[in-house]
Amino acid sequence: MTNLFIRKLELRASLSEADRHALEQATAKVMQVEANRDLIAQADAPEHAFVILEGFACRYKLLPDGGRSIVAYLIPGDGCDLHASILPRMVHSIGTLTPCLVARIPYQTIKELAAYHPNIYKALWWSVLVDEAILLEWLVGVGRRPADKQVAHFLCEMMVRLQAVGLVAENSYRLPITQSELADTAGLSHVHVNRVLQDLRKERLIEQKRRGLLILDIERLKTFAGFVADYLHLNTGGGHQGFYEPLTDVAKLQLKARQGEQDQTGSA
Amino acid sequence: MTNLFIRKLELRASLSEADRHALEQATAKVMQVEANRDLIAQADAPEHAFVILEGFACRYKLLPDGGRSIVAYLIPGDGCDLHASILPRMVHSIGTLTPCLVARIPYQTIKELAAYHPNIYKALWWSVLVDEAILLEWLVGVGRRPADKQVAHFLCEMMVRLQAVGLVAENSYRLPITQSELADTAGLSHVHVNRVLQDLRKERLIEQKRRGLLILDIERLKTFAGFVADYLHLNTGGGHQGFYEPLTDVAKLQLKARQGEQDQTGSA
DNA sequence: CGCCATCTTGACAATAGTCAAGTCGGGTGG
DNA sequence: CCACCCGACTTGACTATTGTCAAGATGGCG
Repeated sequence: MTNLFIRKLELRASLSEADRHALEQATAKVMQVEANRDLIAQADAPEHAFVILEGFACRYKLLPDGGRSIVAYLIPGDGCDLHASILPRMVHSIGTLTPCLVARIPYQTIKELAAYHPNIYKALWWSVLVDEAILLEWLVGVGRRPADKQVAHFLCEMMVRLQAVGLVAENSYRLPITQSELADTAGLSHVHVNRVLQDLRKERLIEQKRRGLLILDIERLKTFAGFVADYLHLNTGGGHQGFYEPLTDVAKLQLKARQGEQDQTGSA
Repeated sequence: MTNLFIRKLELRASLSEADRHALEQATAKVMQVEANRDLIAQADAPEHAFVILEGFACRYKLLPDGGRSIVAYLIPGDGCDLHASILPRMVHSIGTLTPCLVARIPYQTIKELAAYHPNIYKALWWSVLVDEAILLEWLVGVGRRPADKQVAHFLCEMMVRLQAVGLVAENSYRLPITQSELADTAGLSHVHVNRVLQDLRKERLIEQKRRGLLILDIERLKTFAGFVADYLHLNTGGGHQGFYEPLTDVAKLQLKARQGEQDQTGSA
């Protein structure tokens, strides 16, 4: 079974056998991390990129009042801040929510993957943009949606994302997070989250059993939340259509540029 | 006087004379756009990249209820979605808030700039990451900060950003947006924004006069808002320090990769 | 001079937060 | 094997912030 990181990238660009092999090599060095550990801490200069192979993690910011705000979820197959090394230090942290199996990848390897494998580079860019789109959707949601719809929207989003990596069966998925964590995500108090979840259960939209979540009526839940999956860019064909592929082009142009230099200097 | 796009990029990477020349060429084709016009509309397949040379624009999302949520401000010197072409369609719009002078750049040109000018590529990446950092900060703010601090925080952020491109004089800057737009930004009702601004004036933190904003006590305002400018990555040295420069490296590696291919095929 | 967008005000309602006191349930150690 | 413990969840009463509605003031611009 291929790992979920590769599976996820294949949704965004078609990968060759060589691409896949390179990715397998890059993610071969895995480590087990317990729950509630920081992979990268705020104000660090990041040293490694990480890919989550199993478990849930999140990007979060610590607040002046001691609380925390969760700004993104990392699910199996997600890389975290693969590109973070461009900025000198982190302004947020990455922490595990559950025990995780993660691959630690030196930035050097990321660079090499990007350089030798245009398809991988393209898939990574795609991921960055989708992450940003999710952020936008959250920003809109936190500001404008009432608490119940906001929570429902989040549940829909997680379902679609988990579905894309095969972690949803029969409208049901494990959501191994506490109500407090959900509160830190939605910008609500944990008390209010509790009440909202009760309402969703009463409406027979969801069912909960020990960290598992059962979606009883996904269509009704999506309607209720006003959820439209566009922004996740999952069903738009990924790398399998003929749309613009800037990174491949950039690679070609960079080659041409360097060749031009060489012609002038006449070296080898 | 160099244009502000170049000035802004120079904060992020040191540019050579050739880099600057290429950027000047790329942004030579300018157009005047009136206020409240879309540069790119939601659901479009983007066709051109834009750079704002004068005026204010924003990224916004239309809401199901007909309202809109402003998720980012574009100030002079900012590019908008220079990389948007990777995703097949926009999930948000770009619109002007004031009359703007914009440069329209074909994606092809962006690709060429990125390919032939590693420093420019690096600066563009830097911009993408800073934009994302701003988004994170907003997400936290909308969720957790009370309305008055949220508005104050926004005013601090705009001041620092405008300062970086020389548009702040004597703690004073023009903020040419309506209270309704500010409300769409902060996720508040326009009525409440009005009251919050009145409070800030009563506290003698700011003064307003026809679309101009005067910061009376920037230190007190920052303290009040809990504003810390880290996340804008403005004073961290930009391209003038010896930290990691992945894009330059990627260019080099890509060259090596292609040369390897050529060696094998033996083609000229 | 008058129009229209913008801003302002007041009264009231609704959403969500806070505080404080339980309950529940799984895991640990005796 | 059972009791206890602790984190997670639940509940109720009360408060605070913010939204909504509706009406009116202001002020630049034609």
